[in-house]
Amino acid sequence: MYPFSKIEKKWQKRWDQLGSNKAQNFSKKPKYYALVEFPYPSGDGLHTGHVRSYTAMDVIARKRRMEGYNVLYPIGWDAFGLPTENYAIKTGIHPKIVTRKNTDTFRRQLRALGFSFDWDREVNTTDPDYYKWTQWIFLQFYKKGLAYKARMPINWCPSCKIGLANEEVIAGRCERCGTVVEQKEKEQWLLRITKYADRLLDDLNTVDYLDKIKTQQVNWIGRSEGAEIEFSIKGCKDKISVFTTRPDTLFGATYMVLAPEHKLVAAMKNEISNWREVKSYITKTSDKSEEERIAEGKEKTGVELKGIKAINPANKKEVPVFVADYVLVSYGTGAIMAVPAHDRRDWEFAKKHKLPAVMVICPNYPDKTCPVLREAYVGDGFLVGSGKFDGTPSEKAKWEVTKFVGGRKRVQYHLRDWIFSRQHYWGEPIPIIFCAKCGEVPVPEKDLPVKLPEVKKYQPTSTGESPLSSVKNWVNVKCPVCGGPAKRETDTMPNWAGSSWYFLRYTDPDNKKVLADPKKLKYWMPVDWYNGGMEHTTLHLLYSRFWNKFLYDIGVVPFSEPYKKRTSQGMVLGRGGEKMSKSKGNVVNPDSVVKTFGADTLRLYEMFMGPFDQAIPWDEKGLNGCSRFLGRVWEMAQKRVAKKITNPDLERALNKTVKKVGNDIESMSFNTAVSALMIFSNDCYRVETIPLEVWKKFLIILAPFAPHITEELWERAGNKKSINLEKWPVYNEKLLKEDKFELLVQVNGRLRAVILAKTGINEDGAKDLALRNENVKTQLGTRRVKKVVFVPNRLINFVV
RNA sequence: GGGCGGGUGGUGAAAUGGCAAACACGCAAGGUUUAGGACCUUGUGCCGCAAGGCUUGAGGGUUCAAGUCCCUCCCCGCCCACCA
Repeated sequence: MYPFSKIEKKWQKRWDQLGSNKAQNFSKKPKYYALVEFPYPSGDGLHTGHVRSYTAMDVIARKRRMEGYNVLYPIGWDAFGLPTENYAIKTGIHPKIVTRKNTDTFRRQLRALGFSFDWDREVNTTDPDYYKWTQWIFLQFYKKGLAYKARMPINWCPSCKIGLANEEVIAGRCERCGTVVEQKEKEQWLLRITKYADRLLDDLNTVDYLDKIKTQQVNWIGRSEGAEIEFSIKGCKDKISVFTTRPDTLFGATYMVLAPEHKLVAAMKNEISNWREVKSYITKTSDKSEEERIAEGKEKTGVELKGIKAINPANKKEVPVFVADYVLVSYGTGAIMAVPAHDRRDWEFAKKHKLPAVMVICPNYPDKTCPVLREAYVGDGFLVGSGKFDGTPSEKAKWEVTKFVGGRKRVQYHLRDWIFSRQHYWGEPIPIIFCAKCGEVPVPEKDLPVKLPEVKKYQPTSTGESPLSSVKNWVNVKCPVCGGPAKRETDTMPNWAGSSWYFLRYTDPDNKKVLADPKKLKYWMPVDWYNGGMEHTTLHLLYSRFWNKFLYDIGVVPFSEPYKKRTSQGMVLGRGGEKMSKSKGNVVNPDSVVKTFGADTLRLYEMFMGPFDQAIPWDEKGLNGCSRFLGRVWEMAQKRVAKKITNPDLERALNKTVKKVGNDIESMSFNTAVSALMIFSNDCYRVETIPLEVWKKFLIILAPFAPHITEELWERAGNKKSINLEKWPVYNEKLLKEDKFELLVQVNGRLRAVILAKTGINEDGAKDLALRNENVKTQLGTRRVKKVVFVPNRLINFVV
């Protein structure tokens, strides 16, 4: 063991004094903006998952500095949020105080790990100087009509007493507390993210994100092209409008379904002869929790609206109309045309309710016979039973049929507008005032920030009102327009607000006049490399791209896409491969690891433990190996390094290592990079003395992973300047070439001999060499060689 | 049901179509210590005394050569989920 504790403290202090991690605005060096997701400073302290992500980007940031870049690697606190508020409710301590305490802990822990953050650029989303600009951005959304209030059913968590965005509802439960979510009608602020859906989708082509991240965003946005078609109702002037991606199957529509919440259902009350039955079905479904709906699985329930008939506009046939909860009011038009023959869900429902399935798409060419249906046929084919469209390929028929019945093309997204209201204390107040005379009035920009008032109780109310509503002297204000009595909006923003633009603030964290100086934004943006958790792909990542695009549109930021490159780390799991959690008692505290093994060992281990993008269970035994490795490096540096000697073998090995480590860092194959460093140190271990120049380069390429020990050894090797100021070594392609290689000799693809041969040997030479080998001779025997496969500098294979 | 990852030793895992198991953990034996989660050496996929044979979830195929490419299937993880 080496004195890691002393060394790590010494260098952390020294780096602060030197200011070596500070990013320089407008430096002539090329800029590099490396970003990690800023943590939510929870009371539990830093998690090993943070360490994994932050170490990875720290390795990259440190390498970039050595490559001559002016690096911005910032950190801050995403500090608004429920756990802090809940803690405040329980203890009565102000969230502000709790946040300060937690950020202090996080800061101490992050510093102890030697991350090369620029601590001068710390941001905190709960700082009024910061959230002033979060509110300012909201006002810009408002001015452009992209923030609007609507009364709508929202996902309501009865335990947290908060409205949730769709993204925050997981399998019908609250993402945070796991309580079953209810539907509740409420006035809500929404952001019109759907207006940006196409650009959020299309611009994915311009960025370098991992494919799985792109795919997830594409699926989440869920763009689908289809048609909107109207069905008239017999004896009634109302029409039922449906959205379908398969207008080509219109002739096969044998019934219709309305969502239970569809407005027409109640509107047609008087015409529905079995209204009582229908009403009871609707009540039953609205009482049903999402969970129950899922538990019922594929069992599709529904009730026919007796007395109501719709007309299929394609063939003018009368079709029955149902209400069924397998149709969602929130997607498309809230109503569907049902084509049992060509839709699995409709097939099931039809089977249960004994409704006819009429095949209108035949998979075979028009002249062939169609197969008998045993299940819905959802593929393409040719139209049959569709009047004049018979024989038309289904893809082509889509728009022809649409036109024929007077429908129109329509694009539908899975993405919904972003519900932006929360009924909580610990968030940014939404800067809107309601005046009896003037209506909705935005807070004038000069009055920002709208600061959170001091309150005694943080408890949310069961009526769904924010705790802010009880702070009378805060709520009651003069209308900024008419000066008359008015009231503030008491809802706050969701915890995703502050994190939707924080990367912009890092470029200019103290600016009092604008959210960031345009020149600084121009210099630093876009983020060159952003690493974070896969779980933020459809939330934070999409939201922040949306905000950035909006700010680009109003001329505040210079680039439409905020992040050039996005990668993701795998989760660090507990010992058995389970998620780390307090309740399971398998949480690893980085503090204790740093105390026992040192920060460098922890950093190295988190990089070595497995492929970076995969989830890996924690294993403290693995720490031993990394600790041992650094211990050996320490020993060797103290005793075995000498000036003025050379060792060509080691030099060649070093060259190889420089290349491998460099490439592996770029591809985030940190585990194999560390293994290459270990292999080289093993090579060194085998020789008596190690040339100083070779050793120095080794220290440099190890430094991004283990910055403290390498810095100390660097100093002990007689260097006056920090190792951070060294250049990343260049490998010599010539030196990589070896003059000999192991020629593999195969007979019928099976390895029979390994012969040392000269690099560059030709086929004849290799053949000669191989045929002289005894084992090869025996294997070949008297058999005739049919074919020889020769791979230069690798193998020769005799096929007999 | 859909999407995305995976399946290789006792464990974490490596492997541009070209020696499967690098590196590390663990284990075993020996050494050195004996306050050690210390250190060093050697060994370590399976069968076999050996020569040799077998081995990357299962089965087929392409190829001189397959963990890697193609087809059929099974299993596991994560995310989404009645999205018309």
